[in-house]
Amino acid sequence: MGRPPSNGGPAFRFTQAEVAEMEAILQEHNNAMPARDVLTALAEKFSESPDRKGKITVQMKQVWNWFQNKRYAIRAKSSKAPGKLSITPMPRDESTPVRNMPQPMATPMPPASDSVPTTGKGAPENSAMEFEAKSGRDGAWYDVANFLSHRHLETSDPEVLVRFAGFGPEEDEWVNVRRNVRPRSLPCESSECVAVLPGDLILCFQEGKEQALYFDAHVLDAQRRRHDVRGCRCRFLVRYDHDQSEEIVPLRKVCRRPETDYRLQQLHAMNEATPVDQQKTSMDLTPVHVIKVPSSAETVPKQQSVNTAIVPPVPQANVSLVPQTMNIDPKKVEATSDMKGGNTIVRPGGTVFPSNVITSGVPVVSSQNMDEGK
DNA sequence: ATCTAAATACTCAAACACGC
DNA sequence: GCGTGTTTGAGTATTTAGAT
Repeated sequence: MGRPPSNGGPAFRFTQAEVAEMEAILQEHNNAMPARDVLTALAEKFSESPDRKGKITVQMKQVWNWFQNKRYAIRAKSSKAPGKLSITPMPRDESTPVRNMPQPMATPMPPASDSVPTTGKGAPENSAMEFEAKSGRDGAWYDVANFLSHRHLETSDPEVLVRFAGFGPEEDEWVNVRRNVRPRSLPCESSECVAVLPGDLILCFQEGKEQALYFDAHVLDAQRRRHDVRGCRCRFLVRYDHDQSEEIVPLRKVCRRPETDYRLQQLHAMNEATPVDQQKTSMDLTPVHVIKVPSSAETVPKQQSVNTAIVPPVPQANVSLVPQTMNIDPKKVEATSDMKGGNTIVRPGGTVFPSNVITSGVPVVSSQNMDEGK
């Protein structure tokens, strides 16, 4: 465990008792570095313990390293507390940089022009509409807690004064309604990875050196991987709109736009309508379940959003998902059987996946195309 | 030069999927 | 059930940059 010493010796690890003792000392010192003689004394004490005596000599440097790392870890953890420039502006839990789960919007929108978003059309029934707003300070998107006021500037679009969720009045901002307010993006659950397709606009959690925020990004590619008990492990190659940087991110960093809801609805409808057995066989014959649906209008320029083929939650290896412009021609759908493990299906566009791993709900095939550089 | 903070490098163990 | 390969998290070592 741990990086082995450069002299090739065995890996070193502090025992639980030693860790407990050092933690106590660290606490006594209020998270400050103990004096050198304290570290030396600890090292000597550990070296003299029955477990180590004659076998392993604990160096003062090792004790010092432990304190350094521990202090850093503690600070890093505490710095994740809410704060606009903190590492996780909208954490869902301690471990994942996921946005807040939907919560009913407490404050209704102010009465404003028709360009101001309002609850109603387009929103799923019995779910309160929520919004997110783009901060002018850092260009990142934040959940809107309240709309406090609104104003009309003759020279430009209407603006609203927003209170960002989790922040105080000092962070309130006037934002352009037309450009910088929109329905809230949705954190993706494991089974929803199938609704994230290349070309899509998403809200993506970007972790920088000093801050980690949600920015607009476009999906360049999707690598479908086997789901396990931890959930979706697919990877998405994205390009951030604000700095054009590219990154491979897991689903947990992705929030999809509500405009893609229809995909999930269609997939759910298909799953309900088709018995599992039939789904397996019919999916082998791809055309039965390949449907044409428009890609989200906001994500792809009009001329590109012709017909996006979306396949039900089907495993895909080496996924370059079907190009946005592809029209399905059943005649071009071929089947091959040269892949290890059974029959394979070639999707239009050359995507191949083995039929023996098809399940009814989740992608279950891993692929390599984006891991090669790892 | 030394100290410190922060980040990265590196390895191991556990958990898991898969094939046999 | 067993062996193997992969992935992930945890823990320690090392490096780098800035401050003093």
